[in-house]
Amino acid sequence: MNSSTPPPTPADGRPLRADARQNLEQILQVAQDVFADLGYKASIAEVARRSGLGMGTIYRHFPNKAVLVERIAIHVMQESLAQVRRALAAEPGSWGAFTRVVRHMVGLRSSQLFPVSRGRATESGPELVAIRTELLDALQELVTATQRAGVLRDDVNAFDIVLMLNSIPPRLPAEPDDTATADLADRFLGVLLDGLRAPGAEELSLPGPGRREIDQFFRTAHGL
Amino acid sequence: MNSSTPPPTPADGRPLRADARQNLEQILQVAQDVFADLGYKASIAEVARRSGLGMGTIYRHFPNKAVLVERIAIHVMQESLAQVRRALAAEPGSWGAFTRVVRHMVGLRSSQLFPVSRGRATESGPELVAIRTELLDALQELVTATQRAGVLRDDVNAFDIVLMLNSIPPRLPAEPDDTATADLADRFLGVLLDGLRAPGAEELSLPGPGRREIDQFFRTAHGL
Amino acid sequence: MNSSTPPPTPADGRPLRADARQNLEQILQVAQDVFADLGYKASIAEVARRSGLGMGTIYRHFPNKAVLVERIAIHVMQESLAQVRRALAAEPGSWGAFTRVVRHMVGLRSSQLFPVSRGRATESGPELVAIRTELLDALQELVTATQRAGVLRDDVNAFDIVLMLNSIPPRLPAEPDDTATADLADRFLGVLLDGLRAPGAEELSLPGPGRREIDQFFRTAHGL
Amino acid sequence: MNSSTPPPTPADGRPLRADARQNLEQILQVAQDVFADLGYKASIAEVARRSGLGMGTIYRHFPNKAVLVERIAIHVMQESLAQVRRALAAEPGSWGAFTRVVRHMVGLRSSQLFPVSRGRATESGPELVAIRTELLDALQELVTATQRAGVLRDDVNAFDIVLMLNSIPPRLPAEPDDTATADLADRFLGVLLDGLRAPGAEELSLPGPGRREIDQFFRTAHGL
DNA sequence: TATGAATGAGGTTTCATTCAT
DNA sequence: AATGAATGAAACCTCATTCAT
Repeated sequence: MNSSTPPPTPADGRPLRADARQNLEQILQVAQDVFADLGYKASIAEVARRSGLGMGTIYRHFPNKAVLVERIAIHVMQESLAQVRRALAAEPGSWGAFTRVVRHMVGLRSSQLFPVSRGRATESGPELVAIRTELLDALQELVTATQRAGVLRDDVNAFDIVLMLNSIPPRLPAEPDDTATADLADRFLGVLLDGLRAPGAEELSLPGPGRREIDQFFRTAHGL
Repeated sequence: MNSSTPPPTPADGRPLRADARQNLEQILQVAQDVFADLGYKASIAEVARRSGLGMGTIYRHFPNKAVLVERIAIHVMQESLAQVRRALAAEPGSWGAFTRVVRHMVGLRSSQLFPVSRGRATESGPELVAIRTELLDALQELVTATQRAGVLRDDVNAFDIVLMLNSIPPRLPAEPDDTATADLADRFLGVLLDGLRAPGAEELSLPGPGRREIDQFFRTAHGL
Repeated sequence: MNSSTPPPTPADGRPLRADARQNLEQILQVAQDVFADLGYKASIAEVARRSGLGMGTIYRHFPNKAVLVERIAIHVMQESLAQVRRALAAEPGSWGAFTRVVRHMVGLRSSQLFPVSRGRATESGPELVAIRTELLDALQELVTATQRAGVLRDDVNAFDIVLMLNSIPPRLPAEPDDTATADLADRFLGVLLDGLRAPGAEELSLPGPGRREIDQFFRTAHGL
Repeated sequence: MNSSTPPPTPADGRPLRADARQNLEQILQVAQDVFADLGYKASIAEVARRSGLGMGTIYRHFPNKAVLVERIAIHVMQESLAQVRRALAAEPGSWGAFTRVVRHMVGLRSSQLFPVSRGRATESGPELVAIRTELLDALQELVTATQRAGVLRDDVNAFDIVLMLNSIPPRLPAEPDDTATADLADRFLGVLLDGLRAPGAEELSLPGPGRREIDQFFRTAHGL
């Protein structure tokens, strides 16, 4: 599915050298982990250290930290979008398809990354805005289909879902091999999914956020 | 209602001067707001500014930022504990009592504050450990009572609840007076509560965290 | 004459503490020297070192390096303006008054500081723009008066003068106590002054820069 | 016209390959422009970009930035020297010959480049020292001849001239096609030349720098 | 030989904390 | 006891220089 994603290239359009390409991909991978572990405040130096590269190399690929974070966000959303599309194509409306998508998105677990710079307005680049819109639209399609099938409660929308998923802490264990607490997030998700089944018992206070609220939300950068 | 809470005192046990006492309470209040608004990265200078005090005054009361955060946590937990105790005394087992407690805890909304220094081990002071234990114990009592009454799903425990509540983002609107997105958190909570009703449909993967996991979790300071 | 200059104060208008006030003045003084010696590229750390202060102290008084440079420029221009006004009041038109002003301005010798960030547009703050305009106007008055008296060549204007003075290197000796080369700048100035006497022999190519050219010049920050 | 200049060769004396030779010349040309435009702080990457070469190629020809700058200085001085020699051969002593030389040197306008690393001692290579001496000697010859002819003031010497010419800002316009301010430098030069005519009116303070002062000046690298 | 990717020291800036007033 | 000025470590980012391709 990634074959359609063009490889990252420098501004002038020429393809990167093989090793540089590899480095870029490693940086993205490592940075995603680092930010998921330490939060956005993690230093670039830490990313450099974990990837065995110099800081300068990171800055060669990304003009600044914000852009790096944005690239990760875009990357994650692309993967999520692909997943949603697959679900829509395969079995739209089924509870199984819905939960698979949701679990996948949680699994990407860079979610926690996205309370990026709370309180400070961050300009989102056009590419991020675009993929975000696409993802929300596709997800809303899935939500609607699942609601029509009568298995998802009617009073939530795609944005509610995104908000909830983003709130699930990515990874709990203190020590990497601690399996006991590793899947607390999974328990959380289970409860949440039950709460999402139709029909809901609790009455949700508001009619649900519309596009305007969503845009406003993203504009002031709690995340995504 | 706080008559049971002992007045804050300096280390050597003498009671504070009246104005100092007032300052301390104001700092706690303001800092709670500031951290909820700006996140833990908010500067002490900002707390000083908003409280109209000098930074020195803050440091007179709290040896460092971490301690200040801890005091807030303790303060929040004390209030939560009081609420839980009240619920236990009044009508243990009722769904209404349970939801009231839960809504109150979310309302304190300094929750988000507590992924304090993710990844870095933070020593919790004995007072925090004590109140945390007390709160978890009382909450577990409430959970058990509510489960016995058959209205709360059986496969969750107090720690699951705390984890979930802590994950709900405190306040969403971009602009202070924006009511449209203000209560997304409330929608989130509604869904969550529905998911917590008995009986759950989703099977939760693990037996639920025990005291050992809980301690381990807190020791590495994702929060609280 | 400086009694009219208000003391630098923090944003909220309260006067600075005595020691802070002293520090601020010392920073301005030292920074002026440092930039004159090393150019604009001199590091803030160097300014801190020479003034025996921490870097943070500098940043407490000036939000960033550009602002510090601008403050110095303003300061220098204020002093120059005072000098020009004095000359205008005392004996407008006399060659002696004119040269005194010129020598004074060269003596301030932060001139060299002002090819600040060549090629990069730097926004000048309103205060700088204001004093710059005032200075140029007053200087033009002096130029005109001196020209009317028939001792200054007719085909130059205030901006020409400023440009020339700014070009004189501030201080030549390598070693502080080297008096031999110390006053090469003075020789330069002497030649320049002779070139400025009426009537000029060389025909100057252009009609002389107007306000439009001047503004354009400053906008693209060769200096001042 | 450069037939007297030996072709640049690598350290071991072999002649360069044709393309390498071309590259070297292009680098010198481009670098001279770049430094004149952006100042010494211009990055090597910028030189590489403008010349369409890789940074590595530049470093193949010049071990470091300082050497590149030095080569430019040498190059400029060679051209100036040729000009001076021509003037001496054709019509020594005439004001026209003198001004032609002066205008030519200003026209090379890499002058501004040469306050290279102010305050920092820069070792000048032997080749630079040699050409500098040659140039100063030839220029002094011209100065003396012109003074003997009675048209150049007696109290200046070649070094004064160099210092003055080096101080004229190379190019003023903000935008490349702005002709209005383009020739302010020319006005400056006109005034300067008038100041240099015999006899001077202003008395120049010092006897004029001797060889010792000159060497000292250059040793501490204000320039050239 | 030419390229441009990688490096890392050094500069600017922020902020928790200390301490003179 | 309160204040806020000073400190300096640590973050971000740039760029001269090296080196694998």
